[in-house]
Amino acid sequence: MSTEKLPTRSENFSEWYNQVILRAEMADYSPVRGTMVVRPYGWTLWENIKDALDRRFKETGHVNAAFPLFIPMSFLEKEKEHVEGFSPELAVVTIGGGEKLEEPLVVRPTSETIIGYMYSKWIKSYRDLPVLINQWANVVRWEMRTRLFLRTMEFYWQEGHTAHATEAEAREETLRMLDVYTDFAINEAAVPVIPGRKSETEKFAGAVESYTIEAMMGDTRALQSGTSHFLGQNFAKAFDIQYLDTSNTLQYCWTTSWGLSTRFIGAIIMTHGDDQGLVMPPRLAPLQVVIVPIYRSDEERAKVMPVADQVFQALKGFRVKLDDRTEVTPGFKFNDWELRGVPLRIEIGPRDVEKGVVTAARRDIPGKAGKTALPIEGLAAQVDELLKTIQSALLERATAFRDAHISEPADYDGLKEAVKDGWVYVWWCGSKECEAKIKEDTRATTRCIPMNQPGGTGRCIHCGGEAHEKVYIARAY
RNA sequence: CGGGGUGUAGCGCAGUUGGCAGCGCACCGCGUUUGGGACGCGGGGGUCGGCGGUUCAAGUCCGCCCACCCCGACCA
Repeated sequence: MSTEKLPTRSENFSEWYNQVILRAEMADYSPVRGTMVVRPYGWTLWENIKDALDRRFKETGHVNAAFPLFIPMSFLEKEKEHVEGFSPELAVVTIGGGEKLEEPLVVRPTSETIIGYMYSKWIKSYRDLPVLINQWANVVRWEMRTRLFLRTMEFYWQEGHTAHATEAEAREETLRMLDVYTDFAINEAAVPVIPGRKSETEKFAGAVESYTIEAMMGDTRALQSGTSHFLGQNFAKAFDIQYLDTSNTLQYCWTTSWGLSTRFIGAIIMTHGDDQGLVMPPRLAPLQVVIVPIYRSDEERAKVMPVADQVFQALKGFRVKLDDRTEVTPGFKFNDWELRGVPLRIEIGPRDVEKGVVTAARRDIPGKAGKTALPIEGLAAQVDELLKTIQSALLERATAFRDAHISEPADYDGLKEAVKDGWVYVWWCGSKECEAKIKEDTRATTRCIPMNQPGGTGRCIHCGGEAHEKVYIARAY
């Protein structure tokens, strides 16, 4: 690890972001441009994200399966909008075993097509529905500009694919999974997100409606952090996913898909991180507690270490580590674990041992202000309490930051000014022209039309025409 | 693809007029240290991005190529 100070977020946010990932050993660049290695510390965070989501998927009746990486090129071409949307970013295999292939194979950029093909084989009757399958997988999109976690050519995600008998049921599923993502983001990651519908131009290639959870990063830019799509009968028609209903009539299914990727790790980093480094939400943190013993002499060491061990044993119910390295000083360890964002640090020195306490240092409150002495007696319960406090403090802080950077400008000039450093929440007539002009003028895009609408009508922020919905507009990643 | 930049030890860099390839950090060993990024001594580590040319001699000069980074049009 480098001993140099991180760049601060205010002086260079994107450099801060890169540095913090590399130094905290979340990920590293790999030899192929645009791809990354997710290192154990980053992957553990992903595993915790997976567990929290997977539990929710199971609770809502879904099962996991695995579909192949390779997809026949012709499959992509079956859905017109889908292929148009994805063809510029496809990786295609044309040679296998030294022979030119009869038909090129696409490395999946997403799996609607191959899953649609399989569903058409499996679904015969209304009795087979609904089909509620999720897969945890990697996908490949040939991106031009890449960033660690936010946009890499290969990334890891989950993609849920469901098929239903009725439109209402499929729409309900789409929104249910949007709720699952919202609940996960807020209650597990402490990332306050705004659920909403994507505009026509921003929606998924092949979807009827796309929904998103949008989060505000520490530089006020927006990050699409998860998506849920109502696919209508588009893929059902392209892949002949049909069933016989109760009156023996052949019907097309209604399908959905929904995904959340390793990009979410970027959301956690950029939502909670500070100038010392990462700040992990306790519920997802790879390490929740780190214990740092402090001693000067062998005698002190002999007094401190048994207590440190005892505390370590007492906290086994948490994701805990005893940092007993002898080659670095406690001061170094403090900085090291702060960089890695461990929510709670427990310092144990001779003075603490003397008094039968440990010193707990909260990651979310730097320096002396975040330190308190905790009696060793009943420590686990207090640690549990502190971690919960930190979890909710992170959510509160991020929510306050977000709300402080959302404004409702009265006119178009006000919008142009406001999107330089925040989001705007404004009436929009819904026209592509207004949306395009705003993007051209400001580089900001419509992020989502939130589910919670104020009701009534207003005047479009751009053209002044009648508007029925309000929209968030912001510069986005 | 357009514009700008950089390639020398794992990382960050220096290398003058062409003349023994260096510094800091990291790494290894020994000792002293340890409540907010310790220090001393000793050590290991190089196809100077690649190919070609000029020259007695090229990291340095010339040509071509390659890779990566940053800024713009597409994207979870």
